[in-house]
Amino acid sequence: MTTNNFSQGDASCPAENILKQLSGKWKPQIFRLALEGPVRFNSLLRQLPGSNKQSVATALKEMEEADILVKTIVHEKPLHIEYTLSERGQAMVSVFRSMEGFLN
Amino acid sequence: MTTNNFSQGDASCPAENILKQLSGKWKPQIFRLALEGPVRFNSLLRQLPGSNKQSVATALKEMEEADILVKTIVHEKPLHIEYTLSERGQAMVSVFRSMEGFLN
DNA sequence: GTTGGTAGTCATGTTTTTTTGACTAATTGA
DNA sequence: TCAATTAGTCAAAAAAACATGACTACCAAC
Repeated sequence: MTTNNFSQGDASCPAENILKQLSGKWKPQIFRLALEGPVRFNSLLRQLPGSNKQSVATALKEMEEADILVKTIVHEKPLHIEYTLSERGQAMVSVFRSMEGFLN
Repeated sequence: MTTNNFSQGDASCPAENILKQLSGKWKPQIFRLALEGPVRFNSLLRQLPGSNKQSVATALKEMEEADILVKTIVHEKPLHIEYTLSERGQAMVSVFRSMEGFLN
């Protein structure tokens, strides 16, 4: 059974849902960094100057709920948590690429 | 001389600018309606239940500043104003289309 | 000259988002 | 046991976005 359950509001406009899932402070940057490999909470805080725990935590949680990122507990030396792009997240790369033509 | 001057914040992330230009309440819907033809202020207010003058006015102004819509005064019977998708706006259709795969 | 349609602006208030700073809790190394 | 690193939570304040209602200004018809 592969029932998915990720909704984030239900606008009549399909684009609106995706826009909501991707916008919000720090989300695009987090997505971008996740593109290069798994990201971690404290590391993100250091890589995103001006960010803060609360906002990053919220962004990560919402992106996880929207099935963009997958949260994994890594049972290794300094036991930690990794966020990786989900399949859906990977597919969203095309959305980002379609935006890159528009320099302004 | 074709000097363009549309900036809306300057994030390092190119996608972030576009996201800012497209998100915000009513903007996706206005874009969608503009896709079918020129749109007008009062007509938008009627077509977007729950909207209000202020928000629609702001959305139109920002979308104009972002060179998504073009404002035109139509010197006709009941002298009015039309907002049409600019070339840049038309090109952005691809961004919207790339989002349509993601039903949730 | 008053009504009705066009397209707004302005000041204010409410609601949502984002930031700040303190605090928690588990694990690891000295 | 103490200190540091991990990854957060929580309450409150500040900032940004959005909504409300009154008001403006232009044009045309009556």
